Amino acid sequence: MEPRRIAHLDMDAYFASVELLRRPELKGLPVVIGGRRRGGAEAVGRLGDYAGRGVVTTATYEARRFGVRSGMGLMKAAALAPDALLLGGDYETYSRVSRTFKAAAAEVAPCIEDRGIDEIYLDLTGVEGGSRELALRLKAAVFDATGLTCSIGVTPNKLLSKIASELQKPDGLTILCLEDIPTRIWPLPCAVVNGIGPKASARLEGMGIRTLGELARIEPETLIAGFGNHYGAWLHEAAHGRDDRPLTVSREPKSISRETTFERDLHPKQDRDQLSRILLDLCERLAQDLARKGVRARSVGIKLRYEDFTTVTRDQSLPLPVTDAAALREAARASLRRVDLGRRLRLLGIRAGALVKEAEYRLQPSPADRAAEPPALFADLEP
DNA sequence: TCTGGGGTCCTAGGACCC
DNA sequence: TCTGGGGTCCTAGGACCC
Repeated sequence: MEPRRIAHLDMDAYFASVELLRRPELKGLPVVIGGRRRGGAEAVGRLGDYAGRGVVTTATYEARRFGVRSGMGLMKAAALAPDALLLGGDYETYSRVSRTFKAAAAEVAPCIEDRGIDEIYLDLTGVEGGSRELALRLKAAVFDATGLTCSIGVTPNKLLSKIASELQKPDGLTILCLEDIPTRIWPLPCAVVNGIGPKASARLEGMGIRTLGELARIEPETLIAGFGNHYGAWLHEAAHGRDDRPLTVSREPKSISRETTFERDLHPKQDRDQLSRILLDLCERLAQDLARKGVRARSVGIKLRYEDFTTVTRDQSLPLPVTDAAALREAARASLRRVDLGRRLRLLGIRAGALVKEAEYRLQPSPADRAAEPPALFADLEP
């Protein structure tokens, strides 16, 4: 059987690159996207003048030279690169451009898995043309449609392609086959694998395992003993570059949520009114999201983050699926009675889960929903 | 100088049922 | 007087990803 040909396409410094498209005069300068949008999309500030909460969403390669990274707190980034330019994000534009580049890529290879706003996998297996030729066509199609560059990896599976697309950023192209694993993959740190995060790589380092080559030499039994059946066995497969997951070309959302971090920490008692307004606002936005997606929620959850960054969640299943803001708030209130409200909060969130399609719910509760309702106690005793 | 917002999947314990 | 085993649903937390 012929090996698969899977491409991973990753846009270069995506949000920052979109901004440079409409502000070409900023090209070549250190630019950081992040924080709250202040004064509209046109607002450009000096990173060193920023005060407040927030993280770096994207940094241009010029800003990365100062050590600025995605996910880094803005205050820390400001200390590293005070003269970098700071822009608030314009997510509507990023979404629109995202749809444009995905449509352009689909013209070259139609089987696509969406991996968020700036990444896709493509299955090139049945597509006419060599891997390099197809990858170059993808890059040209994306550039013609958007003016943006991307980096592509082509290998026999998703796991390797994801790693490969990172190897020559920006504007990169890397094609690997299974024979390349010892020379190209094994020297890399374990954390390049999608699924090996900070915790797992720290534990691996504690075992003296830093590279994928070192991981590949460990007996699977050892990894299973240390990391559990599922994850341990997977670590072994990943280190050997084995991955037979198909592309997921469409999926239904499992949950929808809204959350917000406050400018300053708020106390549930002293700042009760402000928190109530914030909760109501989150519920209204979540209700709009549910309506837009045409779904109802059979479970509603809240999320609280305290000033010390500890996070708690409380979930509640509902007898009947809900959509409106009032019902969401009612469910949220019930859950709030089950958490500690004696400490300051930095974040409040609300989540809709166990989603039911509006069309399938119709006007009547389904038999399953009726069965879920508790039986009326003593109903038989009524006269 | 503390750490956004939107998701997915996994684990583990308890309730409940057969 | 002490009690099996399996399945499913619910809940909370945590790791991870973009």
